[in-house]
Amino acid sequence: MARTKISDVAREAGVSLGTVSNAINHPERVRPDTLALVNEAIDRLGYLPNQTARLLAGGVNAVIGLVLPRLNHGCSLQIANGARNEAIRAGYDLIIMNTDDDQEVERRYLQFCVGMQLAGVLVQPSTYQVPRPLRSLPVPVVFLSAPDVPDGALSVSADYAAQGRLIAEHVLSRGATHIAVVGETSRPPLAQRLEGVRAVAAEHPEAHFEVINRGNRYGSSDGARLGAKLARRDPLTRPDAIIGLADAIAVGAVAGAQAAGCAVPDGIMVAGCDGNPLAWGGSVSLTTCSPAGYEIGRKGVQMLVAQINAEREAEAAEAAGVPSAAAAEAMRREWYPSALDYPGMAPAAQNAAAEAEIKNRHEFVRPFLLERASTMGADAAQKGAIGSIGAIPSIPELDVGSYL
Amino acid sequence: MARTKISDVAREAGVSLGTVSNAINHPERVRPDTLALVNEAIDRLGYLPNQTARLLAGGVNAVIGLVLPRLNHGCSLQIANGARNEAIRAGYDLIIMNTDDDQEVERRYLQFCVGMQLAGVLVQPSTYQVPRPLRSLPVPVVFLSAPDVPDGALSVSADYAAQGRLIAEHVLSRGATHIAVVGETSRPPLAQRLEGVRAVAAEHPEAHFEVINRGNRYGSSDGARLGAKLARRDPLTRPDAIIGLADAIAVGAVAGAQAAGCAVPDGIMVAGCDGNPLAWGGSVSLTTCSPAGYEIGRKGVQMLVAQINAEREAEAAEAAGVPSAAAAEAMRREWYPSALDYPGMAPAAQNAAAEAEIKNRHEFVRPFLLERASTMGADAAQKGAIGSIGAIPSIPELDVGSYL
DNA sequence: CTGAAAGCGCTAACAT
DNA sequence: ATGTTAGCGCTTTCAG
Repeated sequence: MARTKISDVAREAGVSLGTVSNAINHPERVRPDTLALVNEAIDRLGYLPNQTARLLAGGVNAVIGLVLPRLNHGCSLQIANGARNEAIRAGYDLIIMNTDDDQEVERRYLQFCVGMQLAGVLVQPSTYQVPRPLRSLPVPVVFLSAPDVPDGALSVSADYAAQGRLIAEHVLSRGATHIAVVGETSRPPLAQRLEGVRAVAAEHPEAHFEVINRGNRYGSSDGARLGAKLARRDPLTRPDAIIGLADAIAVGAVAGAQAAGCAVPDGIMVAGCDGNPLAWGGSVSLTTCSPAGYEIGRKGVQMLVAQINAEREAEAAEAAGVPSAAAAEAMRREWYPSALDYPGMAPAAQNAAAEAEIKNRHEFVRPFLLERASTMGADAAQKGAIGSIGAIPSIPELDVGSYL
Repeated sequence: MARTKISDVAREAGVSLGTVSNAINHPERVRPDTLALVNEAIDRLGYLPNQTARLLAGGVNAVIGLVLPRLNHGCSLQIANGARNEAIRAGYDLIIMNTDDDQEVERRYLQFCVGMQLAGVLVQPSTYQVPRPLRSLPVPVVFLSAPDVPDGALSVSADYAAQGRLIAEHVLSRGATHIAVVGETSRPPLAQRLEGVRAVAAEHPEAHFEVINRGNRYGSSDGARLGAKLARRDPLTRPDAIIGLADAIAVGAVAGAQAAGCAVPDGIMVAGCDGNPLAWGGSVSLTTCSPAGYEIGRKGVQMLVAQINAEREAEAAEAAGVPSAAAAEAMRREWYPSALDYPGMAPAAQNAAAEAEIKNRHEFVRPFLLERASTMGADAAQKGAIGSIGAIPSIPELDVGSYL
């Protein structure tokens, strides 16, 4: 399996080595008939350029690396898809690496990215703290969903507190007066959602908020248990709304409440918080926030590309003898929030999502509301139901392709 | 951002360039104190070797590429996870590429893999036919879920027909006599599942099989429509079991039947066929096949690694002047089906899954049954229900982490 | 055990 | 427009 190289092509085409290189990289510099000759030889020999050699000789690798701690969370998939689409749009390819929460593997992957001279890297650190060696990599980096980020680094995460606020305000607007907030808050995202809910609670002393700090992050059975328990209370102490600090918990709560003989949303409203499509399969479609992952991936790539360009500019400037003070400025100029193309979302919602808050160099993806049957009145629910079969309750469409 | 190179380390450590290289690649060839000196310098300078240069100089890239047409199908995720775990186990890293069904992007990714001198590539072609240029790549390749594979190429796919057989036999064993098979069979996997069902039908003339060739592959609403329609038939013509040729269809059918006032499984049994965890969120947990993806990824990597080793051996032999006829044999010897470590599966089931059929060089992943509430009698269903809350119907546990 | 030197395949100056 | 040549950073002989 001795691979054919550029000199083979040159010989086959009867031209020199440099001409072949030009034909590949600068076709305009070569006469059309020579070009045809070369391309023919390339096809005939099935020549594929050795990327490592090109890179070593000074090429740039138009590839972005995405290092994720896991693949099997709804959010990871969204991030990967958002990043991929934006990367392709910007002329880059994206390669995805799954560390499976293994720090050693993470280290290897990052070394691979740097070693392969990738154009840039998006990293979602496996722990909630960015490990030391990751803090200065000789390659543009953007951190995703990492609350603790090195000084001056770029990052983009979901605005968890805003999710909590959004959902709390929504159930209040739907008439809730006694709201049970369910979820175990040892993990920052849930804790921040709870903070958002609490902020709303502080603004609404007339409503009663009850926090039940329990329920596994990824399981729905705790939610079911708690939902049933809450639904079985006597009417005086029973909440009229449940907020699950994660959608999986909320879905469980729906099932639990129903099993306890309490209709959703008529007997009790239920809402999630994190827009996790993997948890949307319940018998009543769930009101929740927009999934943040797609936007995180999309924005991450935008920031990364901006950084890559800025760096290129800075280097070019430096080469031209210009002081590199302007370099930082170039980056700031480069970065602009462009129009969204979130699939299947209303334009208004898109704009809402696009209004990103910029603090230092950390972007936050703002949520918008996905109002569905679990908090809708009977009238509104009608619209959410599947059309022609009257008797069927709203069944969430499992078109996995477009949701994730 | 001029990266530190090996000569910098050499200067810093006060040794020669070659010694640093040895310290990195053959630590045993260098005196311990010199080694320490070098490592210190490496740390101090934050040196990261340039992978492209190493590769160009003859190194091998212990990285396997996985090229997938999409990320957001349950199966893709399983493949990615199975492949990753097996790859890490075998000492390789895995990078994942999502072509999103774009042939041009697929071409670029494959060129990237070859150009980067990856150790091998797993490809799930985006169409059901392997494109021409893919048919001979100068790198070990294993095709995944590709019915049409070039001569002599390695491949691994799910045994779709066996899935159909398995489910058909199961519902028969549960007492079904009139079975409706629902699903649109223009795509090979569904068509082959149907064939499996038909094979069983042929062996059981006493049972009535009715094929309804409709229902979108990834949507559940068609399933719901059809499920309701079937459930509303009068008792004489109403089927007592529905087989969805995809789980999404089956989940829809469950909801549709229930909405039409027909209990599942007491009024009508329902089963899926493809073990798609993304469709497991319905109100009754679904009987279906084991998800094939994890095993496909796992076996794919095993075959790939075997091929890589065989090739290495063959090259070594060739270098030693031995005729390369033995090379093919080496490969055959290398490849052995090892013990499974499918997470959360019973040992017996593991063995069943491990019994892979080997035809030429195509492996098929055999399914095993996941019997759940949608086909269980009242007695059996009890066991499947969530323990402590008696009244709650069996709610599928949304522990996404372990299913996908 | 160490150091010097020859490429790996390619790109980008340069020379023609 | 085409051919020639000097590296890119590293590994690996091969002498010391």
